[in-house]
Amino acid sequence: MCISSSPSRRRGGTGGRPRSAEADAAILTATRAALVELGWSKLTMGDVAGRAGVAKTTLYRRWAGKNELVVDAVAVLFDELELPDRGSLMADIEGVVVQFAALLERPETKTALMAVIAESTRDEPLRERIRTLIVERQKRLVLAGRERAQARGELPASPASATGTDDLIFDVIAGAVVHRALVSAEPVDADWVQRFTALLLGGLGAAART
Amino acid sequence: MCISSSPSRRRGGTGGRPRSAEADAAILTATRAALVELGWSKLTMGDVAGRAGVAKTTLYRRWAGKNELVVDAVAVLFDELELPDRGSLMADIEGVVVQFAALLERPETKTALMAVIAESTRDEPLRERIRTLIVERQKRLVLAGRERAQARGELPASPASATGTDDLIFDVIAGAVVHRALVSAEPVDADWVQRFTALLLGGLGAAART
Amino acid sequence: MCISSSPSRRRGGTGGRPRSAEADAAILTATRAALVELGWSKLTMGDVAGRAGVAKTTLYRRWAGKNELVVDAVAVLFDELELPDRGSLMADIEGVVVQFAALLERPETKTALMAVIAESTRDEPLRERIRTLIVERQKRLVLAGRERAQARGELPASPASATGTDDLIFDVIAGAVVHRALVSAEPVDADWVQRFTALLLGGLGAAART
Amino acid sequence: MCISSSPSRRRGGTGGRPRSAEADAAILTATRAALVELGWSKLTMGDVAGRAGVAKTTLYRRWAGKNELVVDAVAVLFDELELPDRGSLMADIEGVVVQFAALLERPETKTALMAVIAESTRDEPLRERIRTLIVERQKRLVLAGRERAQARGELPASPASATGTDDLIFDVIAGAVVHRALVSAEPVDADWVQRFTALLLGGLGAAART
DNA sequence: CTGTAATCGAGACGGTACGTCGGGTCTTATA
DNA sequence: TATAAGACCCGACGTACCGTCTCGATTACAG
Repeated sequence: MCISSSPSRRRGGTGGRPRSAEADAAILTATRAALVELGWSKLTMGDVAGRAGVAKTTLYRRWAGKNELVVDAVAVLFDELELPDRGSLMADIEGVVVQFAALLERPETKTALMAVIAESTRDEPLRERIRTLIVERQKRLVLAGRERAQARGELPASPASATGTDDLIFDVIAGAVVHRALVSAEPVDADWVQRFTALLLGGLGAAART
Repeated sequence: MCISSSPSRRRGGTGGRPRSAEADAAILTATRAALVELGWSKLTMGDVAGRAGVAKTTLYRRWAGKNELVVDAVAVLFDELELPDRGSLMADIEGVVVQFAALLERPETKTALMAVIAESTRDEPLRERIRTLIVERQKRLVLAGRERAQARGELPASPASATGTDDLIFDVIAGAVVHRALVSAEPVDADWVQRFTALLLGGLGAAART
Repeated sequence: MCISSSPSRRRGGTGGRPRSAEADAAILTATRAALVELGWSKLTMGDVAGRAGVAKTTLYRRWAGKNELVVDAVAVLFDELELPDRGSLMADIEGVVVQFAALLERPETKTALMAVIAESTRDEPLRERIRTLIVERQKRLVLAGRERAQARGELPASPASATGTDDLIFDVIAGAVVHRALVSAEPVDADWVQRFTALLLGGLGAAART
Repeated sequence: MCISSSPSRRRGGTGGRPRSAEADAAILTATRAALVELGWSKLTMGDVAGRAGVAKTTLYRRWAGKNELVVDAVAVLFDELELPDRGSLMADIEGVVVQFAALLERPETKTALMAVIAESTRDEPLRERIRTLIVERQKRLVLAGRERAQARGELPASPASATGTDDLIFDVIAGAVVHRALVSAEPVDADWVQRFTALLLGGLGAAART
């Protein structure tokens, strides 16, 4: 999470004042607030420090820069996504798509996600951080959805190269929703969700029959 | 393209030195070169002016800022996408997906596209500019593909709400490819393209049967 | 005075906005005001810029740093020293010593002079600047005093190595007054001035008799 | 010397770990070394602490700040000045002037002395510290010189207001040498010393005849 | 021996200033 | 009027020191 992963116990040394754990929370909260008010490009490290009641140096001691800080601040929001059992694969997918769309509508997410991805195209460690903290963690939703559907008999059990298919489905779902919400900038409403889910399920069904 | 759409002859005035048409091209070329070398976040107006052999004033007289300039510089690259007739809907889709992925691999596109989209979440005019110059223009590819497939009899003729479906397909294709290439950061290789196209076509076929 | 000596016409170029001449004056005045209020060590470039109604970059475009700026700001004060004809060498010396002591009592001078001299011990260009702008310029006072005394017949005409003697006398007068005022930190009152002048004149007279 | 004069036994308390006496010496030595390498303005408390193998806290527990620390570190060097009996007043003066000039040539003295004096113009306790530890202590040299000259019969016995004259002579000698060495930045060589001493003795002789 | 109390090193902390950089505006002379 | 040049104001950057603080770990002397 920080430059050195755990707030306490870094570098093996014993002495020294330990890092404030409260500061971490205050900083991340302040970062999200600043994203909401100012957006990515007008967010400044100094402003975040001020909001968090913390010195600028404290920020830089823990995060290498704005990119890393924002990734950490936003990542936790993605962990709130859930996949409640709604009885059918279609309902499960619709549920998670709606949740995901709602998350992308939140101003802090909307302004930050594309920005850090843009930065990550020229910053390999940042890309890795995004993958670890955001992308890979959410694949659990696809995994859970597939396993539940298999348990229900909606999908055949463990097809070959399930991982590859999971990844494909993840890219399709996440990509389509992000593109609809942020690029096309049109609402992810019930109608769209239904049509998208139908398209996806149709594709999955066709694949199962092959 | 510029603040006042046509490079020369704006504001109806008669006298005065006309704007250099060469400068426009030089600036956009310089912008793309700077994107390649520096990426979005390190590209500066001063640097672009220097590369183009132009004063900073000249840039600001024609573009409102970095965002608008980069959108214009990158938009033209998307117009190079084509949909050659490869004999079947599947081959057509695979062809355009491969082209699109190749475009997203180019460093100037990769770094700029996500960045301007991120900016556009807080800048309505910029969003409109992106839609007009980039997004909407490429929907022609979906339209052409659908019409060609209908002509071939691969798809039923003009289903209800064809526009909505076109938009959905556009979001799915563009979104999935972008997500695969930039977010998941994994290669859009022949295998992935084939699996993705199969999924999409399966969905379209299932929809057609309904 | 500035990084490039004359405000206009630097680097041979013709184009570009010329440097503001008013800014120079405002900055030097602001520097003196800041010295009075804050003293040398608490004077900051940002504060001076603020007082002068000027951007920090404008300061740095013209002066390399605090040292150079303060030397320039203070140098002009030393040029106010005069040597009015008071009728005798003794009276002339007493007059200039009193003036010099008064100058050293001014808060801007007091706090700045020793500081820049201290810095100059590790900064050859700065030392040269101090010599050129402050030290050497004031030797005119010694020169004028000697010539006037010679005209009066108080001193023998053009003794050998007059320059060396002038320098010695300059070091003795300036050094003694500075030491009394700033190091011993005791008042340069009429009594002290009289005793010091008597000592100096005695020495000069003894030398003349040799 | 320290905040509480003696390294050990402060505040009357009985218990507790006593302060390390070695640390004091190490810190002052480190301070002088840092002055030599870095000069006054680039010397930092952290750096001194590092050189001395001591925590920054330890420095601040003993000295109020950089100024006080440097005064203490440098003061001891001035105590090395001596006035060996060289047989005549002129030789005695020349001897002490040469010694003093040599001291001012040492890099730690050169950079520190003017700096702390500059600071002292805005810091009364610091000025007092300098007077006590450096200035007043060296007046012993003038006193000794005068008494020895009187014993030799070179000067009349105890003239009225001897103290005032001692102070005057101290300011003249110290001031002239400092000015020559640090402001004029020219060498205090044998020739200059001889001419300066002659001037001073001439003045003293003239005063004696009055 | 065992507290008690002040020391020690380490290093994080809230601040302030640094000197630089980029944004976007302006003021020149020239074309 | 547009242009190249470049000075201008502004605000953010990331760093360096400041002087304070909070740790766990030593010392010493007092009981």
